Amino acid sequence: MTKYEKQIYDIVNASHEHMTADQVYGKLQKIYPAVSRATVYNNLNKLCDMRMIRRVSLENLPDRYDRIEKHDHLVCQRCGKLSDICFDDLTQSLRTQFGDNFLFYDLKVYYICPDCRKEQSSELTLDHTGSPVNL
Amino acid sequence: MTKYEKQIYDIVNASHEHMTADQVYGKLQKIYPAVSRATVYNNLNKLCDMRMIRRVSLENLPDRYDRIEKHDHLVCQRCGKLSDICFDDLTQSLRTQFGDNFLFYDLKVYYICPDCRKEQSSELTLDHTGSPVNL
DNA sequence: TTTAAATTTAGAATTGTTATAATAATATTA
DNA sequence: TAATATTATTATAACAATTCTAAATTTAAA
Repeated sequence: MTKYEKQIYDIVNASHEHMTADQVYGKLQKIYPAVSRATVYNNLNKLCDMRMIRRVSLENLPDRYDRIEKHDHLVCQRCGKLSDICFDDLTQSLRTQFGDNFLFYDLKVYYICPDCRKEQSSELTLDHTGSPVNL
Repeated sequence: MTKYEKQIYDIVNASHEHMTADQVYGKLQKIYPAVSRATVYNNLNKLCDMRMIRRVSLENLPDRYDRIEKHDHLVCQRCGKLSDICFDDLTQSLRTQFGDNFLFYDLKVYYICPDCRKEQSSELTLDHTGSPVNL
């Protein structure tokens, strides 16, 4: 394990904030100011391949990286904010249904986060053309 | 509803193949050869905003578009192939846990599809650098 | 040590998507 | 119906995230 690989692994695991590649790059720069972006992507990919970290992809947003420990995600439909939740483990049930082919699953629960709920009462949510949308 | 909007809606709904914007564009061109890519994106976004179709985002792959009817997805970890499945409906349970804040959920079950399983017995799975990976 | 292998770098290239501004089509009003 | 406003479409530029490339550097092996 190279120093970058180790450091990136630690950064992703230390923060429960589901960091983007760019945010990881930012943190890594504080330790190794000369590090290149490519190194961040290379190592994030490597760590994902090795199943040491986990990639979380969200619609229209850059990928995020997360510790591997099993947990589910709560996603705000309005601002995209991500939080961890632990819902019932479906593994047993899925394994029964899909047998050995089953690898793992990804459960995302969409909601409106408290902050967005507040704003919503005054402001309207706008769609991609700027027209109001009913949630 | 414009002719394009209607046609795109029909294309997405007719196929259970989870088409990319590009594939929708391809199909639409057969009917309206002069159509522009922007029209496809505009209308796909519009239909998503209106909740008439659903966007499915997958790691490292272009977004796909799908009929809205509730169902889950089986994703091949190796080739990314997507198929529909119907797992137990978690809505009740999630609503109990998250109350009115809950909107909807997205469940992806990762596995190795039959085709990839075959290849795997001979060939090795390669990671992003071309090195073999243990699944 | 010389050689080979792996890692990092900087920046160009690629991909999927969105923004823009002009044009065309459609709807609304007088 | 003509004049006007609204909306949709087009072509293309811009963009952001990520990957690719080829050279340089580091690490490991012989």
